[in-house]
Amino acid sequence: MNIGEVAKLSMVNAKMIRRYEEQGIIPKASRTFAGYRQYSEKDVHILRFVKRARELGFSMKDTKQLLGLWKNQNRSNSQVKSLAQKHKTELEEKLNEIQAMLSTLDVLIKHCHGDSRPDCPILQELECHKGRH
Amino acid sequence: MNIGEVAKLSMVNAKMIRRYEEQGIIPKASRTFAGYRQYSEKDVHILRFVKRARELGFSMKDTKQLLGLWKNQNRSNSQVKSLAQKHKTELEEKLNEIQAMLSTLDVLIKHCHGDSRPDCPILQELECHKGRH
DNA sequence: CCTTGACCTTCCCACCATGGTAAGGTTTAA
DNA sequence: TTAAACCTTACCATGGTGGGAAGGTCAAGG
Repeated sequence: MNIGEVAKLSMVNAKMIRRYEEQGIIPKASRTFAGYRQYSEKDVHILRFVKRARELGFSMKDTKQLLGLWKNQNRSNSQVKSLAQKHKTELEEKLNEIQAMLSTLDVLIKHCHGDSRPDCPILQELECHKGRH
Repeated sequence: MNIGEVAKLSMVNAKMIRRYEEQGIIPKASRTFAGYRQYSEKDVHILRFVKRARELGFSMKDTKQLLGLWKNQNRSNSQVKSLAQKHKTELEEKLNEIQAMLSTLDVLIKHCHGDSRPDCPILQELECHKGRH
């Protein structure tokens, strides 16, 4: 199977497949005499795993680790769980940051009339010279 | 005022100040004979504006626009409002993505015993061969 | 006068993840 | 034989931030 077909089957862009290989996340593909990468069903399986992990927001590094645990039959699932929990914590932090931004933005947008007047509460807040920050 | 002092006063890293200048977000600072950038109180004010906008998650590009509207006395505040609303929408999309990831992660983590057994629901989900995805 | 340390300058490289494009080789089908 | 659809590597871009090297400048103190 060429890279284009495995890309279709796994829904992972060919460019990303090459990059995953480059970064050691997936094993190096064997090559034809002409240099074309060759793949099997197993690789489709691996790439789908990668894709799913990435969709859940795991970093490349974490995904690499998860793959390692996946193929390691001697793993303990506590390792997987702690990786997932660490990631969850990071996501929650991001979530909080965004929520904080949104709540401020909400207030500002509500206070702004949005007409042609030049006085704008949003800019006044950003100006921030009343010691709010 | 040198860049170090304006950095302290505005809480914006000197490195970022140079970058903002490079990208045309803030005006080019005048220089001493030796080439040192010179700043005034006004620049501190501008940089605080930038900092606040960045803290609210506005991109460099948006921040540049906001600065333009800020110093333009002929602005209509509807322009500011629509910029803020566009940003709010983007933040909400990010928020939804993260929430979706978190809810899936939550389920997976709860189902995983986290002991030394090798069978792990998290990996099974990532493996994703049951046609869930 | 000279050194030392704290500043400043530019330049390049790193991260993370992805996408584009250019220049070239290969395979397949018409 | 040629055209298209594929493949290869290599470089550049994004967005935002940080590190560090190599070098110039300035003030204080011996």
